[in-house]
Formats: sequence, C-alpha cells, structure tokens
Amino acid sequence: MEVAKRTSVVEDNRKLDQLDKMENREPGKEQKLSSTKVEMGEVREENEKLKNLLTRIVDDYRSLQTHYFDIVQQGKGKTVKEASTAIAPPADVEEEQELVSLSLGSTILQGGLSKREEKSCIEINGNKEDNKNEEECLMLALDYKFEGPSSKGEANVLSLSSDNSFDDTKDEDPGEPWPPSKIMKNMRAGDDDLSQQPQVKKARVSVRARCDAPTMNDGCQWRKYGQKIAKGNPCPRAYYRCTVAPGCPVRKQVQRCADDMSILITTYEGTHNHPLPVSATAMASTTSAAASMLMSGSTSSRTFSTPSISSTSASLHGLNFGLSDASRSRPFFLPTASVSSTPSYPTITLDLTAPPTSTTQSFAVNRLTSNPKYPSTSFSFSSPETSTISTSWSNNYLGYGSQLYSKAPISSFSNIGRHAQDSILNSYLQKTANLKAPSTSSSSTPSFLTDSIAKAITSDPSFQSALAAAITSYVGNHGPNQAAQTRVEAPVSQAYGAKWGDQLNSSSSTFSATPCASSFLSSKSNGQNSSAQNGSNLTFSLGFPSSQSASTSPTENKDRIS
DNA sequence: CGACTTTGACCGGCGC
DNA sequence: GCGCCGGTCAAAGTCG
Repeated sequence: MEVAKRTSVVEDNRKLDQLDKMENREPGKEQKLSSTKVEMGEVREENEKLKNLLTRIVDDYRSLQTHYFDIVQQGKGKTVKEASTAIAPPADVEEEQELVSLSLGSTILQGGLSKREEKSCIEINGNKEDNKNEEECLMLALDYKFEGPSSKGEANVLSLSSDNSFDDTKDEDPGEPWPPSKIMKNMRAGDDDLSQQPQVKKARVSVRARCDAPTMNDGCQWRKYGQKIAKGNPCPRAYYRCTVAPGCPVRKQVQRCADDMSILITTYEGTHNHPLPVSATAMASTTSAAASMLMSGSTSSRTFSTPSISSTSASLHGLNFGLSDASRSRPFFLPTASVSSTPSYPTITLDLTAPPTSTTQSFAVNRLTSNPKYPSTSFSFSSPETSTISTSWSNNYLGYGSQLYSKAPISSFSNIGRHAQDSILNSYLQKTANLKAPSTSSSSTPSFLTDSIAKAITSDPSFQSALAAAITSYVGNHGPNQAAQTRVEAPVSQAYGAKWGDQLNSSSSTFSATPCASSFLSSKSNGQNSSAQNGSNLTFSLGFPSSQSASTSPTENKDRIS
C-alpha cells in the first residue's frame, strides 16, 4: 500500500522531469510558458521535497523490513519491547505509526503464536492476502498489547476472549490428567506439554447446589472410590471416578457444605475422554466452559495490571466481575460475585445457591477473598429474575418437564442469543441499568475501557457458554414444578445451535430421576490450561433465594471446595 | 456373580 | 525430619 503510493509519486516526478526537458528544448516558447514555469518551479520545489521524503521513507522502510525479518528469524529471542526499540527509527509521526503496526506484528510473533501462525503472519506482511490470518494475528496482537507494560488505556481487548491459542496449545488434551496421583503421574509421563510445566495446576469446577440427595445426578456414571473426613468439615468427602469409559480421568468430589448441610458441593476435575451421554453433556459443558472461563480469567487477572481496572464496575451497571490477583489485590468487577479459593487448584465455582439478598433487585456484594498463594477469579451471578423462580433443587425430579415457566425469567433468558455476546450480559445490563452494585466503587474509569471490557467479556465464548449453561440449568431445574422447556429451550437452542437444543431435549427424556439431577451443559472441554503458575478461582453464582451466599473466607472456601 | 460401596492403609505433598 | 492432610488404593462387604 505504502509502496504503491510511493511508486505513483515517483512516476509523477518522472513526468515532471520530462516536462522540464521538453521545456528546455524549446526556448522560443519560454515566454508563453513563463507563467507556467513559475508554477513549475514551485511544483519542482515541492517535488524535490517529496523526493527527499520519499527517499527517506524508502530507506526507512527497507531498514525496517530488514529489521523485521531479522526479528522474525530470531523468533523468540527478543522481547517485544526490544523489537520495537530496534525497529523504531527517529522518523516522523507517520512512520512511527507504521512502526507500531509492524511492531505489533512482531509482537504477535513473539507473544505466543505457534509456528504455523507465525508463518501466516509473515505471509500477511508479504502478501496482505490472507485476511483471516490477518485477523488472527491482529487479535493476538491486541491481546499481547493488552498485556504489554506500555499498554495504556487503549488496551481494549480483554483477554477473557477465548484466545485460546493459549488454551488450545496447552490444554486440550482430551485425556488430560489431573489427579496428582502416581497413576496419573505415570499417565502424564508421556504428555508433552504438561510435563514440562510442573507448576501448572489443574482447573476444577465446583458446583454448589441445594440438594438433599447424596450426590447430584449429572448424567455420568460414577464409581465411588474413597471417602474421607476432611478437616474443618464434619461431613465426609466422597470421591467418585467416571466409569463411563475405562480410562476416563474425570473425577469428582462430593461434599456437603459445613455451614449449610443442604448445600451439596460437587467438584469436577478433568476432561472426559469419551463421548458423553446426552444427559451428561449439559453438566460437562458447564464445567468445561467454566473451567475455560477460569483459565482465561486467570490469564486476564494477570493482565489487569492497569490501575483503572478496579473501578470499572460502575460502568458495568451492577454486574460485578470479580477478577483479582492476590498479588495485586486489585479486584475488577463484573457480574455479581463471590469468590472462593482453593489452596492447590484453580477452581471455578458455579454457585447455584442464592444469597439471601437476591430476593430484591440488587446484586450481592462481591465478596472477594484471595488465597494468599493463588489469585482468585470470581464470576457469579445473582440475578434478580432468579428470585422469581422457585427453587427446588431437592426433592424433585429435575428433568425438563413440560410446564411453562413464569414469564419473567424466561423472557429474560430468552435474550440469550447467538449474537449476544451482547445479549447475555447486556440483558443483565439493561435490566440492572438503574442499579448500582453495592460494592462498586465510584468509577473514574474511562468509559471506553469499561465498554471494551464489557464487550470483551460478553464476546468470550467460554463465558457465554458457561453463563448460558448455568442459566439453562437453572431454568431447566428450577422452574415451577421443574417445568418447561418450551419457552426455555427455544431461545437457548437458538442461541447455541441445534446442539444445545438437542441435548436439552434429549436430556428431558433421559434424565434420571434423582432428586438432585441436574443438567447443565454440554460439550467439549477446554478446560485446564496451563496459564498460570498460579491457580485461580472463579465463582458463578446464580442467585437462588433462600440460601447462603458463597463463602467469604479462604479458609471457608478451602473447606467447602477442596 | 458382577457391580458398587465401605473403609482402613498407604502415599506424596506441604508446612513447621 | 516429622507429622498432618488430602487423595488413592484395594480388600472386604453389600446389593440387586
């Protein structure tokens, strides 16, 4: 592009030169051309300037190109900053802008792209043809930029996005081993990525729900392999292993909450390495999506180093988005949250119990507790609408029945649309526009930042998935008389495609009649990622009435979740 | 009889 | 180094 412009300028100069030569050959026409010559002189002068400028630009461009390819070849040797510094010439503003662009490219390359992607970016720079790859590169570049130390307010991209070049490269191992047992270590011995990152903790997804039954029926087959009395909780903790497939690494821990025995805490670990029964896909999807969120959230938490992050909540209209880093203690609020911490694992908690305050149109106070060792991330929802739904986790079969829900919750959930990256949260935002989160601090944050964060969050597929899963589960399981998929499933399946709808429908027919049967979600797991030396914790809380809120202290959480 | 649960023993990580 | 604790194993028991 730039080269083309320069080429045209050069051609213009040549024409002018030719014109000059013609003029010199025909002196008799000088008078006629005198006035023209004056103009030509000006033009020529300007032309000279342009030539000089062009020469400089071309030189700089070549220099940059040389630097750029050097950097590309050196690969990961240099930091972005170094690259930028090396590249940046003392040129004018326009050139610097170009440099920014180029340095982003190199930044991307060094910021974690795979070699294939790296190649794509190189090709982009050469051909400018592959728009798709270009987009990818740009996206990653922005992510990197966000992380960058010099990223200012324009860090418009929250890396909650499932930019999961990160996750994918490190975590998608279907047989992902999570238990720290020696068996699992043996299994892991052959694993490449994880074995190289000993500090990586496995993500866990903890589901808190009111349930009278000993365990929630999540559609999977489980075999109990142990039981322990955990310290700090008189209720024994039961250990289950997935028996759907022989080698499935997925396990779960089930324990009653010490504070409220009616609350059952189920903690899932690992990723199923086998096709799931339809009835199990819901929960699996929820947990995996939540885990995915967790990991991306933990990634984000490290990137939220900008001082203004903590004050973004006001612009989120009452949605608290808790993202805190223990080392920074700089919470950043989104949807209402309570945070839990586990000492050893990054944990996301889907809190299906309601804070007592949820019966009013106010969001629960964000309760952030950070494990001193691991940063915690918290996403939880306490929807005003949820209070209108009767909660009957227990004593009822939770299959997707035939009755209709009350309009209020359904209509609100019906906004969950495919394109609603916006709709999920925006629905919340709209409904709570006049509310102010109790714990929100007054915001001095530039609106563009908060808007960007909101957009980034709402555009995160993992987030959507987890949220929709929770909502779906909630709606499916807590409607009056456990009713009604008609009004619920339609929007959900619309939003997430036939898969969800199918699964939900299927679930309704295959759901087992366990008091605590719950169908959450479906799908592939994206789960554990190795983003952190630090674990983190994430809590989703769908506000059900008449229940206790999530734990408020690390100790408490430890007891509840681990 | 097979599948599942129970339960004490064992192991490894971690803090003191 | 020692003890605590969480997690797992595996033999014995139970159930359908």
